Amino acid sequence: MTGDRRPGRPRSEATRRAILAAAIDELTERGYAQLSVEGIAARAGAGKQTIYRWWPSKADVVLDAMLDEAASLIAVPDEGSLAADLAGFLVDTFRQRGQRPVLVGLMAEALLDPVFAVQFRDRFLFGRRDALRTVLARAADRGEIAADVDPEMLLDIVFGVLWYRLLLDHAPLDEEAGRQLATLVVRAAR
Amino acid sequence: MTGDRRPGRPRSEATRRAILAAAIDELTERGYAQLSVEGIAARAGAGKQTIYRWWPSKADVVLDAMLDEAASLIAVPDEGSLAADLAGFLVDTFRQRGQRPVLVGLMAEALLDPVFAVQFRDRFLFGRRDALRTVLARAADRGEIAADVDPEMLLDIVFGVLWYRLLLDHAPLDEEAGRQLATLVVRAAR
Amino acid sequence: MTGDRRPGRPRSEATRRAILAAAIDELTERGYAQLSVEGIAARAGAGKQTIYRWWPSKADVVLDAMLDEAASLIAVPDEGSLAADLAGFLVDTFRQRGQRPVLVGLMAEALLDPVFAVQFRDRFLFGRRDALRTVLARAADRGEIAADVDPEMLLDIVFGVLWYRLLLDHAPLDEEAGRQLATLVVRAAR
Amino acid sequence: MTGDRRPGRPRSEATRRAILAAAIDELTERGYAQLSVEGIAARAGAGKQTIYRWWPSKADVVLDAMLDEAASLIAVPDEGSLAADLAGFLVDTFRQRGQRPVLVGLMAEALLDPVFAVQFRDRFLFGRRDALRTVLARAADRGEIAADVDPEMLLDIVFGVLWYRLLLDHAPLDEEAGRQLATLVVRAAR
DNA sequence: GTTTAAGCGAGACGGTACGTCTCGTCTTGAA
DNA sequence: TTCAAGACGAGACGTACCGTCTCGCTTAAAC
Repeated sequence: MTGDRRPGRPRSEATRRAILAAAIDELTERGYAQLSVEGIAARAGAGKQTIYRWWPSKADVVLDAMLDEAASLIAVPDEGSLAADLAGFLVDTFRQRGQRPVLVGLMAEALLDPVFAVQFRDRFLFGRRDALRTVLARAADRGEIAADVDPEMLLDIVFGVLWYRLLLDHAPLDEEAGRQLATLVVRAAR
Repeated sequence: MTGDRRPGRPRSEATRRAILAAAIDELTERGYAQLSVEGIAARAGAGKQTIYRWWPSKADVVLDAMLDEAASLIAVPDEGSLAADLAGFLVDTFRQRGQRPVLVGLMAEALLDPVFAVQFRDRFLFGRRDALRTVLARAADRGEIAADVDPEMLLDIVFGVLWYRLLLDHAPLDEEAGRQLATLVVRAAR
Repeated sequence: MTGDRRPGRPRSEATRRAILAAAIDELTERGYAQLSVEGIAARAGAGKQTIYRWWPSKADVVLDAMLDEAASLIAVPDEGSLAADLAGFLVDTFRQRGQRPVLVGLMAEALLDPVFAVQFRDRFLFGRRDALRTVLARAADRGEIAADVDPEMLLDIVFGVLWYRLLLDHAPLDEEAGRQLATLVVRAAR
Repeated sequence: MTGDRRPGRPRSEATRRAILAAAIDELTERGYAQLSVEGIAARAGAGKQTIYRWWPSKADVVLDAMLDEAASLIAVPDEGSLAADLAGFLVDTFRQRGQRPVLVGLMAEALLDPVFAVQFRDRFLFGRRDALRTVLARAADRGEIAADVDPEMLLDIVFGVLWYRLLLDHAPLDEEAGRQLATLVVRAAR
């Protein structure tokens, strides 16, 4: 029942991949601020129009590239206690190296472009958030979260600290920090 | 011994103020993404060179304009308990209306320009952070913070949630949120 | 038994006509400078490739459209005297209204594209030229043209003035002008 | 007495010359159809905006370059007879070598862009036309032109043949052609 | 009172990248 | 084999700003 073929030449999967790869390469080599649609197209051996045909801005290209790469990295730990699950989630998240420039660049773009901000939030940020919300829901079932505590605020604490350190780069985002934050959140939840 | 007047025409205070005012006006009218040195200069009736002579980038102009306006707003509450002080600080902070676009723009710039990031952090962010650190120090003296709790992590929780909500705009930054966060932080600190 | 049928789908006459009609329509509506193969194809409901398969450039399409329309308009007057024949030819030629934009556009293309220039000259310009050459030959037989006069130069005078006024649009191309020019050419020929 | 200095940095004469020279060079090397503002700017070592600041289109650049070069080439011969003056004018005009591509390109542009057409006609074509009109006026004073002959039509004959041969390139534009045309025009004028 | 040394407005300059446009080619499935 | 549809690489278009560079003119202290 997949006969909904559109007429005309179909989109080139090879070109799509070349563009996403070029975006990542340019980004890691020259940084987000120096990223340009022109540069991505040139490196990908593609025309600029081919990029504009499928993505509204360079940020959307980068976001797609990110999601393409890290498709299934959002693991939902389930080790029986909030403390263990949280520590696992944070340590796991912090372990991803080299992503800081990309994440920071995407956030900058989201701050400057409200249209992209929606994409960024819904397709990227809320994916991770949903994973952690599941963890909290299980903890609530186990009675580890007091009734008067809004789980959304707990989520904001976890991701707030994470992004705050990521953006400001004033304090480490390592396993030790992960464990420390997990401990505090468990206490705050009661 | 302030007689070390330099030769030549002195800097025009009127122009300085006109530029800062024009920056704020342009920003509120057209948003940070649409802000340009050219536009600020035109609105201020100033030459571009006059801006570049005194500020390295448009972000520095905006930062100066911010600091000029909100010079003395960082109050350090002292009401005898961490809960009261925290709630006071947060409610006071959240009360500032209309600042979101400016703050978001400055953060975006800081993420894209490492040189400006230092300015932003040291002259703006750390000012607020120091105020809250004082509050926490007093609470520690009163024994409201457990010995194994790193106050810096508590600071990151408070400012993390604050900035996370400010940047994502997915949840309110109102008095209720301030009280809720204060309660959780007090519990986390023990 | 003209069995020289080629295999495959035969060329669509309907499409051919639709393309020529679309070219004329686009041209009169938006002018030659705004003419594009893309636009012609879209208006004709044809694919771009169908145009490129049969015509090397948009100018060739327009030239074909012109020749298709004005197939048999080149009358060769024969009234017994050079003066009468010339006046007849010119008045007849000048009577064609609304052709200026098309002719001017074709000439512009010919000036920019040497390959098309050959088509334009041989298939269009020289057709008219041959007609007038016949008139002159008859006049020469009647002794109306001096032996030392090169008929080709007389042709260039007639078509030169015609095109010069057509292109520059600085003086009228009407019946009065036709008669005036005819008189001068007759005198020049002796 | 000419103290009407405008404020701001004055226009760079060196850059102006570099752009005009680059235009001529590009044109002779690659032809009018391949001429691009981008190419002129690159060869001149100038920014594109600098070109667009002073000329509305590439054709205006080329026209300026032409006029700059051939500033004073329009000689008005005066040898005592229409035949001699005309022959002189034509032979002189035809002698200019290598100008054909430039002239043809400018004419093509004029045909496609009505705004430029006015510039081309008034600043270039009518200059030459005025020169020849002077010649004809003197001939009329000497009685070499019949009263019923419109001198403007004689002008159109001369320039018509000239441009017709220039554009079509089907017959030579040499001294012999010049003399031949002069003879015919003299006879036509009576 | 002149000289010297900036600061100032204006605006031209060489650049970079933008997002759009059209070119001529290529690649589908249907006719 | 042609056709409509439409994606593709290429590259010029004209615009917006960037940060720098002259200009002539103030403005004030130093001489």
